[in-house]
Amino acid sequence: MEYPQFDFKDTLIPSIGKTAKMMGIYLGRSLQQSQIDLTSKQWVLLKILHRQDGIPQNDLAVITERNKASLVRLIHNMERKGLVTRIQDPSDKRINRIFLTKRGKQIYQKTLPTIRSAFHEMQSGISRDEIDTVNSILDRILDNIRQQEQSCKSI
Amino acid sequence: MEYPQFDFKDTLIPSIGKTAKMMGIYLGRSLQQSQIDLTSKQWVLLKILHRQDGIPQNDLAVITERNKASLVRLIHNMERKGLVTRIQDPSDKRINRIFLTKRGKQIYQKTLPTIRSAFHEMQSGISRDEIDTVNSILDRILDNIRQQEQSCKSI
DNA sequence: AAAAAATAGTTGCATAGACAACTATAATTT
DNA sequence: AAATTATAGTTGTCTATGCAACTATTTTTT
Repeated sequence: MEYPQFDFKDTLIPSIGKTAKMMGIYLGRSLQQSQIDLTSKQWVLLKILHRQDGIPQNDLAVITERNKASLVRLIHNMERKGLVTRIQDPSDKRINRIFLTKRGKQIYQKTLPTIRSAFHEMQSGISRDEIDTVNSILDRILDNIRQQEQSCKSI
Repeated sequence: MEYPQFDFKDTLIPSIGKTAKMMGIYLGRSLQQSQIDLTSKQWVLLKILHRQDGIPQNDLAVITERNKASLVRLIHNMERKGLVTRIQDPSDKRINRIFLTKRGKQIYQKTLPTIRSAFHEMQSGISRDEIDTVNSILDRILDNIRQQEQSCKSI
């Protein structure tokens, strides 16, 4: 099958990969500079748990579009730091529910000024409209990928 | 210092991180399915070397916005697979220049149909204008980050 | 009810990558 | 010319993560 000739500069892979990485690094460094011992990935989990405390481990993996094995280790590291706890669901013993500890909640609150400032700096000069535009295009790409993966599985 | 209240759904970190990761995974799987033993990161390096064969290792790190230590291992893995070679620059013995091997060139050519098709599928329904828009916004974010890092260093 | 399939989580193994500390070489200062 | 600084690359240590293979439950079939 033939596809239209397109130059790779017209594609998103290089720019999106770099930008995602640099945003993560910048966020992580900002946290370190504020004496907060958190990585950017750990922060994202805190953020999700802040809104949906006690959700099953597997749901966390789905939400973050992350392999469940990766999540096991991420949770494990956060547990060692005393940020979260795993509690087995009594009605379905396969499920671990993840809860923020008191310390986890405190630290999340403590991150907010740093996080706001970091986002403010990274997105300076970029309007809300532009952010919405980018988000909607990225969502369509994600949908395309999910659809492809789906159609692969059904073969 | 106070920053305007913005909700984190108005930010790019989650969507951009997921999308970048999923694009990389999809690309890697597409290559595997075509019996090509390459990761998406390795492919990006092949692509750069295809245009700029023999560039110094450090330049590769800068271009890919990657830590130079990470690049050492990436190059090392690609060397083990016989895709690239390191050759010390005789006029400046600090520099390693990275060259595609014959095999590396062949494999790069072999990837092109797979890569084109994968990009086509991921970006289906997305116009060139939209891609340009996203790229330009991402570039501005990268610039913001670079500027911040710069101003940190000078303190 | 017994067998099969699905689901949730875990572990081994691999790549990737950041950071810091280090070596070797080259360029700049003094 | 000697000392200092800057640059390029490497290695140790840690986090993160995908994949495959595995165990333990629960649900669905037969």
